Amino acid sequence: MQERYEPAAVEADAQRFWNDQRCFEAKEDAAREKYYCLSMFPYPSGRLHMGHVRNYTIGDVLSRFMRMNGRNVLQPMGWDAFGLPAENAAMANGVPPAKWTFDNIAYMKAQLKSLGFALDWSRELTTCRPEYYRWNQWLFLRMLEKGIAYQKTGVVNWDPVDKTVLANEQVIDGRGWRTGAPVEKREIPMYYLKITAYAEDLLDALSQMQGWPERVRAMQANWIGKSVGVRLGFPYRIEGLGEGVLHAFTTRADTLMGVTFCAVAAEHPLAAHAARHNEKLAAFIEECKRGPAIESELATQEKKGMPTGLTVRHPISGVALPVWVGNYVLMSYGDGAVMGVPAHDERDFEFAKKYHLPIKPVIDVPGREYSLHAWAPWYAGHGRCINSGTYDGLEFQAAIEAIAADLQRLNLGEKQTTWRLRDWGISRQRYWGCPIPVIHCAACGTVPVPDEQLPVVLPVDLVPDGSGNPLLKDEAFLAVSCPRCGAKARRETDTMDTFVDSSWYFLRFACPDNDKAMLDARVRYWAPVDQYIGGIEHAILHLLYSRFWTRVVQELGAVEFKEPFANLFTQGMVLNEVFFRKPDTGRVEYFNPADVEVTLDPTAQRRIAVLRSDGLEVESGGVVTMSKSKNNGVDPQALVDEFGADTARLFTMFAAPPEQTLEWSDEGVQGAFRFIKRLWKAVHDHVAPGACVPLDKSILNDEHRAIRRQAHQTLSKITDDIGRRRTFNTAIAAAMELLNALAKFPQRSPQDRSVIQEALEIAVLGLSPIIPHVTHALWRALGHQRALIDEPWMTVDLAALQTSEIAMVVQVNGKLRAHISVAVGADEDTVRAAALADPNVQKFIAAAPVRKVIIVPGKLVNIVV
RNA sequence: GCCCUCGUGGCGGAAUCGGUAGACGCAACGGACUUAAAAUCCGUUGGGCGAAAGCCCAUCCCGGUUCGAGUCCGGGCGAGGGCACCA
Repeated sequence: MQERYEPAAVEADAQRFWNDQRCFEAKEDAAREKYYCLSMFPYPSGRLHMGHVRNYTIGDVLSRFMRMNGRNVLQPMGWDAFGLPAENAAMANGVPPAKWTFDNIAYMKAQLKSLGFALDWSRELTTCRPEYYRWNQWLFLRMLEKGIAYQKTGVVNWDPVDKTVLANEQVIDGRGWRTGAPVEKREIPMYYLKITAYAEDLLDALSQMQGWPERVRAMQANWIGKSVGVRLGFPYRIEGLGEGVLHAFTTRADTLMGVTFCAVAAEHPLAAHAARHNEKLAAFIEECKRGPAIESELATQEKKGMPTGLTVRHPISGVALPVWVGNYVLMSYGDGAVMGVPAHDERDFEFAKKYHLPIKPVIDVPGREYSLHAWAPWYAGHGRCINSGTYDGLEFQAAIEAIAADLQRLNLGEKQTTWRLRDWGISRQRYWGCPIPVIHCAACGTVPVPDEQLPVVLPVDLVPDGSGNPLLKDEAFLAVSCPRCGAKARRETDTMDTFVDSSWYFLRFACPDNDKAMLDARVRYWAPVDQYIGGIEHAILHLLYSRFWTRVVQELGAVEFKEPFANLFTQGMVLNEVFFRKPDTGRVEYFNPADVEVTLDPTAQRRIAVLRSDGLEVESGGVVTMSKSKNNGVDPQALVDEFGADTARLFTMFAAPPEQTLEWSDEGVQGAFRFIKRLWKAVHDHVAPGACVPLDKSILNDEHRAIRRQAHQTLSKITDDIGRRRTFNTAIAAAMELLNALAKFPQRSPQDRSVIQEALEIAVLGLSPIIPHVTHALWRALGHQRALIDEPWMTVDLAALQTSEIAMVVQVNGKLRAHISVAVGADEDTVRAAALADPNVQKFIAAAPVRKVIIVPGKLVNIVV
């Protein structure tokens, strides 16, 4: 074994071994318990970032640990390869998105390999390849058949100069990001998936999902947003419309008798009707539709409204109620109309005050007095009905039941559940995505592409130029004959939202080579995913869509479960300090921390940050999430090149628990590297004199027993920390402690060396899921023929943990006063006597009689005086 | 505004079920080796008092429960995140 630790050689050697042995190619084996460990697949943006390294290292540690613990592990990898950045890059460089994407994949795949992840590359999948996305199309057609997919008009952001649709993030302050032109709202036909039909099930199942973080479940529940209430009907007779009913949803039907007006959204049909001969109203409606671009402004903007001049009748009392247009009413929620109860709804109160509408209190809370002058939070609380005719005296739930029953009889209302969740619009007017498999025929209308014509292949040589979807100009793609009548027809050019691609890739990893079916029997062996790992930023959309998609697949009979991810782990973000200069003129300039030298001023105790290139000071903006915009990212490649993959892995696992944020630290990386070098040297120094004799447990002295005890305690802790607690940082700390103890232990006798051998084996094997390359080499150096990756996880020698004496602490009134050592299994009287006999304890109990002695066996004695 | 999470040394963090607060690492300081530097190794390091033994204070603040609270409960302050006119 060579004395010097050289990561490049060690890592190349280990990776070659794993590759040659095909260690990580997973095979179905009904006799073995499987473990499907999946990290969220990356978008091939160009290079890996530290977030990827962290994510994939967590998955790799678990995969390797489970493998050594006898599980049949599948850890696959793929590419979420459709998406907007490829089109942007194409426009910037004049290269087709496909080429840019595949080049990036090649580079990032090499990076992933250099990090030594135990991935089954034989199952690699890429969502922009027809072999994959044809099954998007196939399942979409099944959804069409079942009515889960349907068409309706949707609103998009339209750039009138580029004549193209913009994604929300491409709209900056209401203007197109490239042209600066004011963005228009356009209504176009789009495909939607009926995720709302699954809302109840998606919500209910959350409470059973013990393997998911509470936080994520709460976020999903919040997003689904269930509201139980009553859908009311306000009948009307309006000139030009005739008789009709204005529908509005409420969760507070108990306040129905307090309604003094109705308000509708600007997009509501009644508003449009009233505006036909009312220019001021028409102008107001236009103003509302444009609205502020930013959601937070939308929520805080002043409440504005305008009367329509129309009236509707109260469903119970028959009183005429004015209909207003209100800028705070959302067309997309409920029926786009609300009943105005100013007395008990803060928004309605503000609105009524502004426009001098009547306020009629109908809820009484004992001990409270209603004042029409100012809003008070209790107005919105539950209470007893007053001023409500026959409902007077009823409590919240009873009032709702009574009112709902009466409305039902009048055919003017029913109990209803409303959801915040909307159906999922999947149409994108984009080139670089999965084509939606439909054909437009002048005679037959919209015709689904027949299954045997799948896949609808996306041409890969087009270059978008900013002037809309290039598919619109590609005759070879567009021209098609109608599958129904054979006439000339036109292919749909919209593509699918990329969230479709990622909604089922985890199932396809079980059978990526099947060209006859989307899924096959192998899915039943591997799925569901046992452990899914990814960023918290996907807590809602990706994870919710995947749950929805899995339910659809289940209904088709391809899988037997509804929940795709049994356990979810959300890793924390990677942070770094941000450095900048703010010139008097112009915008803030950010400098990468790699180009900044931070020193400690010895006198002032102040940190000074200086840009290396010009030697002048830069300001620090604190520690924030690594991002391109703040230029505070660290290139993992530079780290791997300088210190090796093991150091990169060790640092990211050691600096913080995996669920928390991770602060980047150059010194911390040095520390991780230093530890690996120490481990290397410890093994080197140990094996240098040659092989050692087998351990004879019958002739151990006290020092031997102490080392063995610590070694096996360490093994026990690492096993628990990785396997159960998922606190890899404390597992590493325990291994470090063991190595520190070994450094102090002299190697003289053959028996000394045998004890050290065992402890080093525990350290090396225990750390192998985290730093697999160096431990692969060290395991060989320790004399093993079998590769470490094929070794079973070691078992704790319970006998080694046993001691004859045990240390206990003695407290007096809860304050630590002494340490004592007692025989294991000593009875309480003996322990009490030993505690009371301690001279320091004596000092503190002399003044008063002992009232009580609490003994926690094996831990402590507390003497109360 | 509502919901969630979190506040521990100079810093990242540990303390797993209410039982020794500060493991491990970083930084800093002292020392060894070296012509020197780097690397490496040894030691010290929450604050105060003390020669030492040891004592007092200390986990954002105030209060409570308990023999015992970083951990549980109530109230406040601060930070981060999610939702945000959802009727």
